[in-house]
Amino acid sequence: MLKSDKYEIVSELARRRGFFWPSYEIYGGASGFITYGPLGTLLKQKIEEKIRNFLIRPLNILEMESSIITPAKVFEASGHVKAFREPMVECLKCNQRFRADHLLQEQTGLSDTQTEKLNLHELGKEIITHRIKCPECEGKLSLPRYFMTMFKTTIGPYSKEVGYGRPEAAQGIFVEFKRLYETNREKLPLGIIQMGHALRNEISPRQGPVRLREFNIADLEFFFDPENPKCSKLKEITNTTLHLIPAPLKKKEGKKAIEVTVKEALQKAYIKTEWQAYFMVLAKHLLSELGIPADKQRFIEKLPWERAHYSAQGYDQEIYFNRWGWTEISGHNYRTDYDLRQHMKHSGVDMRVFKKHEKPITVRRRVLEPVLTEIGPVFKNNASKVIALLSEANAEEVEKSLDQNGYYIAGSFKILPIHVKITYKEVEETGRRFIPHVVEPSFGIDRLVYAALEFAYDQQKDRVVLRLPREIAPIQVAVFPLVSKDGLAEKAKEVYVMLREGGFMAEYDEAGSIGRRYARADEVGIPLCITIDYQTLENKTVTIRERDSWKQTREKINALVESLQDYLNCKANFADIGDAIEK
RNA sequence: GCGGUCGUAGUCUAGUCUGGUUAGGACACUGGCCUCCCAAGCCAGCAACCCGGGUUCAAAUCCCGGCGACCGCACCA
Repeated sequence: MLKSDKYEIVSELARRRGFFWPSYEIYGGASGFITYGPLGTLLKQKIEEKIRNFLIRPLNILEMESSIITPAKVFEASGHVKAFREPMVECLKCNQRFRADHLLQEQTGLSDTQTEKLNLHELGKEIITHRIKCPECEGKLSLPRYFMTMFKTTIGPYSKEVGYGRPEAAQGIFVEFKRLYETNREKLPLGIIQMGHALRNEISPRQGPVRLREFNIADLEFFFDPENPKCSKLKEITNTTLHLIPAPLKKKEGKKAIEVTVKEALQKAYIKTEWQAYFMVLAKHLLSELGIPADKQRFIEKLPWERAHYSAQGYDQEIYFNRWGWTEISGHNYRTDYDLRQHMKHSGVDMRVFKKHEKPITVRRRVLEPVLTEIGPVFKNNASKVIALLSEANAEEVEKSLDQNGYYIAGSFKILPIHVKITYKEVEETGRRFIPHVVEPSFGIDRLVYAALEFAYDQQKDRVVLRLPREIAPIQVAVFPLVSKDGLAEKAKEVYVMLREGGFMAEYDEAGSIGRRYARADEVGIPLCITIDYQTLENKTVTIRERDSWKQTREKINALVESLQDYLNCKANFADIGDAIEK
């Protein structure tokens, strides 16, 4: 019991009592995968339910599920195929590995954007011509090769079609955006959430449930009109405070979070969009509900070069873990219209939404008309893609390019002057078309599960009490006969069956002394224990014992279901149910 | 991937250096006895040398490889 490390203690408890453990142990284990046991599965479900209550209900957000295996095209479009790989070189002398592009930048002064353009072959050439050496031992370097952090597979037997395991659930939402938008009867703002597994082939997954190769993610994509970015719920949260470390502060030594109201954070542009601020507040509340105190939470802004390729502004929500210090638990990114625009470009499907003006307005403007009789024969199968691209193109830009270059590039297609007609037109505009912008809160569910356990872990007089908030406790109530004779066990089983049928996750235990059974129940965080004693046989009452206070109260059996419901849903305190027993 | 440390029941551990009885103990768990409210007691039981190869008459012990854990490097979009 003198272990210093909370992670070890909590993992040991998790393994012993069936919350989670490393997978495939009988075959020696496989790093980066965990198995949820019965209690862990329940806890995870309860946490997912909390996410639903907190994020979905207030805004009528829709939930969906898409597949994990995804055709390569999707991640080529989204930019992941390029961004999820790193060119690595290895020192042939000391075997250390480095990012090839970083070394090149450091030793030649080339810029980020310059090295980004280079492919593997070109990187290798540059390394040779600039005589790049190992920064540690000055040894010779190997040729660069890519380390791909997406799982790659083929789809179908004998097939050459490449698929990837999704590294985030978000793309499933973007890809299906049109249908989802129609399902929601074409209303904005629109929030879609997806919870499920995602895969990342981490180089060295450690830290148990905090860093996995297959993990559970909750991605919420919230689509809104960039010309109307007002958050309708802002009033409710404007005075809520957040612990923030905005980018400028982050660079300073001894960075420390500032506590600011949402109002101030928006005024000072620490947070760029109102909706993002709103979701950050929800995320803070969600974590508090899981038992994580406010002073162990903070939001830290990502510096431009730390951000994901799709992100215009990003905050990580972090939790202070006993072992690892500040650790990311959720990411809040302003993805702008990046993803929908990419999918529009690559698929040729128009991802724009149409919004009516209050009154139609008449404008005289340059109009571009694709000449279908010319485009059809030339582009054949791609014709509809070309037309979609042209309909989104700016007429003035196209005209300028045709004048200057004699052609215009739409996506990957070369448009010649005969393909389009550009005229002035009086157009009556009944509305406008635009690509919605997106803010995304994204939670690591496994980390939430672990965090709930770590913060619930407590010791009381040499024994473990898991102080899980009652709403997420996997087992809600335990039923014990005080002793297992004189008919008490039979009566206790009756009460147990009644509670299970009444919808509670209940457990029955008659093994060992009553104190031992209380201790066992405390260890897995059961909030209430019901004990059937001799008085029960006389007047049909039982004792209820509260995990956190060890106080007891007496309640009638026929009032039990209602009292327990009230307590477990936080509608009543322990003092409000039954008749307190004085000691 | 690299380097370092390590791997004995569910958990903690003795044994490993110096190869040699049936791998010992504690806690937990299961069954029984007992038990009128916080891990009491008694009896019985279940249960382990990470995997593979080598050396040897003999390997938990020595050697090699693999897997896993932890720490450091790198990585974490």
